[in-house]
Amino acid sequence: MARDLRMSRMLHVLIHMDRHVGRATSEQIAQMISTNAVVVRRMMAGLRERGIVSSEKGHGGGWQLACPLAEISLRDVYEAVGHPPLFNIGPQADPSPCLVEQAVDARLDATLAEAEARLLAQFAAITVEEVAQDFERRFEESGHTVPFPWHGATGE
Amino acid sequence: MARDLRMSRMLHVLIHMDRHVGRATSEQIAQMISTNAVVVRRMMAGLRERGIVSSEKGHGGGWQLACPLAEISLRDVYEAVGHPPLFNIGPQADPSPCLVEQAVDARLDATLAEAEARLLAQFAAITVEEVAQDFERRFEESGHTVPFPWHGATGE
DNA sequence: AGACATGAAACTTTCATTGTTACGTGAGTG
DNA sequence: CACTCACGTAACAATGAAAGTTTCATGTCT
Repeated sequence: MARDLRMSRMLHVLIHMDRHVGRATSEQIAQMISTNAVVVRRMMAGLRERGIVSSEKGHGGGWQLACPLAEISLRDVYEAVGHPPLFNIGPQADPSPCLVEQAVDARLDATLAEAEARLLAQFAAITVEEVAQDFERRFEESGHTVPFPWHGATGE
Repeated sequence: MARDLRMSRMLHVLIHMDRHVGRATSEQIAQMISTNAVVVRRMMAGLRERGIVSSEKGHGGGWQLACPLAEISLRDVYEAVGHPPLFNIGPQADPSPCLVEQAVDARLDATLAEAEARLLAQFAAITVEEVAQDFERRFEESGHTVPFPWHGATGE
């Protein structure tokens, strides 16, 4: 697998839950994003800890949104999935005794840290509700083709 | 391996070549950055294509800087090592038929593309010479401890 | 009691980078 | 000319992180 997909997948799920399915089991969510129920639980656990969703066991249980999409930022979701490393490039983690390498690493780290701060600020400024509205715009413009083509969808 | 180290390692090498060793073989460079000569050739090949270094075969051959550090930007080095993906997060590569996922992916891609453009502009604004001067500052401040502690260094 | 659904641990699979081995080619030396 | 040095390149192995999978425990509703 190339990139960390958790943030993207969780955004996808949150919007479906708000707009289409309401409560959903891990199994149903797994079908939405073409994966396994255990993978879904792993990712959703982080969202639950942050109060974004809640879960209930047993018959009729499953996952449910715990707050409006307008109150969830992309940054919240990023943090909730475990704030994975943003960058694929950079110096090695452990410090070197070589002063040249120290200078290179410090410059690179500083530049990446600045870029990371700006990107996280961008994420903080975008709510999941905005992205949901992006979807609705696309839905209108597409002439109302079926917008969520997974099998056995509750909402269609 | 976690992150792509090529850019960091090549910067390290370029500064050593300019300040300390002049010409160096792949084997010597490999010792500087604690790796294998073949790995060095793989990375240096990209720099040679961009005119940053030149190589010569045979007896007395090796690698040599082909232009002053002041004329090489961090972006040049980034491109030279094959412009690896900058980010570790993001949507999956192949497009989805789901309009929700399309909206999420588009937002994420746009945000990341903007961050990428800014970061590359930052890289373009920093020359390797500047980083070399960072090193020299560290060298002065450290009271002239040995700055490049690899074994069998030509310059020490 | 039985079915359903989350919680969590352990293991496997997959993919990209890095590391390694092996062989070919060109350049200088004796 | 034979030899050594050093790059050029292909092929393969090792490594590490995310994702996928299996399995069992716990809780809840009928």
